[in-house]
Amino acid sequence: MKYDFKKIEEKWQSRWAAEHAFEAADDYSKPKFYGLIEFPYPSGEGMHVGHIKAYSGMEVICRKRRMQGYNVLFPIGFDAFGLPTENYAVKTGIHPRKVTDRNIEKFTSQLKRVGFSFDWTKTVDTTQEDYYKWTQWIFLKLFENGLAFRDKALVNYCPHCKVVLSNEDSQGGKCDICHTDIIQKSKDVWYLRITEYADKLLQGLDTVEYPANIRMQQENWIGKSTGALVDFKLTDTDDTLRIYTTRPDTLFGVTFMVIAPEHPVIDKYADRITNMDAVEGYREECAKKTEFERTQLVKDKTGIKLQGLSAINPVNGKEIPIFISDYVMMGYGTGAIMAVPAHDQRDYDFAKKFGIDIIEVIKGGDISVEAYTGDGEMTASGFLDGITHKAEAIEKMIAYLAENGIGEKGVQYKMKDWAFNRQRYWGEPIPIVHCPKCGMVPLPYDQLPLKLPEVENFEPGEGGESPLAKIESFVNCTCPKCGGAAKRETDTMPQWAGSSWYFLRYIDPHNDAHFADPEKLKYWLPVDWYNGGMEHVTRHLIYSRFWHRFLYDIGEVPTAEPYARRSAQGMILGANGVKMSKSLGNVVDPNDVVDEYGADTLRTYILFMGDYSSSAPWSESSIKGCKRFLERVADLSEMAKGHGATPALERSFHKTVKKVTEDIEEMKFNTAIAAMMSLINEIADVGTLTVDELETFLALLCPFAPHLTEEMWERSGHTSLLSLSAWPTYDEAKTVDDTVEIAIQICGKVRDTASIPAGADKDAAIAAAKASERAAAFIEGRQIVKEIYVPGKLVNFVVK
RNA sequence: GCCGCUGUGGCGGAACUGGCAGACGCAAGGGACUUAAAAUCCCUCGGUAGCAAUACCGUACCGGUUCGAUUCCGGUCAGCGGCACCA
Repeated sequence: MKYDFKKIEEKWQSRWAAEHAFEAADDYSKPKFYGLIEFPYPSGEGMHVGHIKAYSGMEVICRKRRMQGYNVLFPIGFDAFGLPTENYAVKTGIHPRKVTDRNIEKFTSQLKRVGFSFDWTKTVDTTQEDYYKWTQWIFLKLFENGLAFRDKALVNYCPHCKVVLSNEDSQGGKCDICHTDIIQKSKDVWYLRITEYADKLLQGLDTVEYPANIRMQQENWIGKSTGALVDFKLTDTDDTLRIYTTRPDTLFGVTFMVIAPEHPVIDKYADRITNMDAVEGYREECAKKTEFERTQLVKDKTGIKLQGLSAINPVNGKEIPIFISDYVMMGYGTGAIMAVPAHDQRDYDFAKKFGIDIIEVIKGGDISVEAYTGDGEMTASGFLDGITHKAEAIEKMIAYLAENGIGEKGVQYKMKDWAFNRQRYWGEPIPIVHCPKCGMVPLPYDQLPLKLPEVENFEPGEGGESPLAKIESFVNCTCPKCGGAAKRETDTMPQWAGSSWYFLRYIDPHNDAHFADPEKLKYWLPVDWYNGGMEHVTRHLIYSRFWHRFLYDIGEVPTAEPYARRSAQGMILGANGVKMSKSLGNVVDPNDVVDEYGADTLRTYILFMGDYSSSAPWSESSIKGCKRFLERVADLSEMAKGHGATPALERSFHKTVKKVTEDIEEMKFNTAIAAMMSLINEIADVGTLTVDELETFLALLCPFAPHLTEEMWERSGHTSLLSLSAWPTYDEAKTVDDTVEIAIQICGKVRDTASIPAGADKDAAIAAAKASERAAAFIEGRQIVKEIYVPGKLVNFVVK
């Protein structure tokens, strides 16, 4: 058959659409499969082949599931709120709505040309009113449950984007969008109390199937540590200073305390601190530094002693000095630490610089040189003396603290609450009204959606206020509670809001009464398999698990975890081995590839390139190999004469069906394709195959190259779609050969091979091996001291 | 600094649970067809020696366990990723 991919691809894409081939049915009698891919942000550049790779894996899995009889939901949508579109609007003056619609159209046409089996009737766009109505609805639920709150605090701020960023959006001290160094700024900010869910998010990981590296990254990000909270009495006051430590066992070694420069106790006792001028000077110095700078000065410890304020070590009554230093962060623990210079390197460095005592309480190191952080026998520690196990000492100390009311067991997380508002236009308005009498009042649910007003100018204000603040008709409103004059919240939600629940809306995207019908949620949830990028592991994947868990806790969704299984694809690098980017000019547009080689070749090549979860460079010449493969597949039509197939070829078919069936489940698409290539080579050698064999081959290849295989299926006499026919099965017994070739080894080195019956016993195998002349030459003159037989693999003679 | 992962031909990559390293594809070289080129088909293709049969070496490096190690263990080097003055 001549392989005219242009004609074939257009033909089948319209057939699939006309027959609604890939639309999920609400047929609860069938087993379901919900396959999800991370929906794209519709940027102006359009898609590149990396997007195609991200979707192709789940595409193959979903196509296979459909053929295996599952009711499959495989949706697509657009995560369209966000800064790039808004920045483009600021630059060009074109409304973000227009830009978004244009980009979505472009993305849609690109996706359709590749022939993905998405259910296009379920598409969502996070910027549509009937979508963000429900994003706002969830926000109100969070607010109602005390998980959304406003606080004045030091936050990450990007001076370039003029926007507050969450911790997740400023990883590495840089703005996630423009990579400018972020600064700390005191601002009134909306937070989502994700820290309250830290433990649930951690424990939930035990109930889902995530790759080890994703799990580890989430665990690191949540950053749970256990230890103790201890109260140190402030000298000559009734007040205490609370610290957090993971090493309560070293309490007897505490020789000073350090508090963060922002710690409130400083202002509280300002009148007692005799060197307040110097203290203020130091605080100002710290405030000027960016978070980045503050974490750079790792070695050089700075700080200043608080004169006139000291504390008492609660376990031995000793009076100890208090310092302020920026190596203690207000944002972690209590913003105050007990310093044990003998057993903590940072405290050690600080003590050396300021001439503070260093007391050893654990034997085993040399504290004249450096802090000792290893294990050892406790000493100079009162009731802990002699204990050699750290865990035991910690346990005893915590019991002592609790008994005497000076402390307790404590747990800390590195994860911080989610800074949730953005001073931008192109996002979901936060449905809250500020009333001078009633305070913060949520908009009643029946007033949702709170629509984004039209504005002339998308530029954020110099003072860092949202463009919405300038729209008086939007800002001025009446209080839903008392009816008095009030003002609306003018900040919008971050880009991550809409994507935190989109997989729920896919299930029932046109529902006006609810974000999705509970019956449908019950059938479709959880998402069975979610594929996406590693870059979202500590952002979207955490956020959406949080929202979902919250919705579960208030009875809105039937499962605690949204995704039963997660996988991640590797990047496609440019041909030069570096990340594809517009500025480097190494971006590959899928449309160009489809034009030149066809969608089937593009799909096959992307999955054949290498290990799905690893990065691999694009290769213009390698893609030709896949084109050749499909051309050889097209030739099979003429070869299928209905007779002449050999038993060996029949076995190869069973083996290949098994291999492809299993490999797809493990996302080993490259070896699945390699197995089909091998089979094609073998068929070409044999020169003929049966019609049944041809059709088996077409079914196996269908998820990868659906257009070509549909065409050949039709030419083989079928009127129904191959995409909806049955996945091939195999006979396990026919996947093994009658005879096997075993290796004959002498002392572990292969010297010859022999063919023996598959079920041969040890004696028969050894006899066959001994018959080998080549092997005999190596045994000659020596004695066989051991004979090893690994069934079906080898015989090994150990000679002396 | 802590945690995790990776290291295999010229290239992308295979190799079940410790059992014939290099499947499959690309590139390259040789040949056929062609006036020629493209396309297609056939052969070769880790290194060294050899006309060859074949032998020796070879999965980052050093060592160990084992009849046998790409695979397991210890150490070293290199690269990638996550966390990070986190108490």
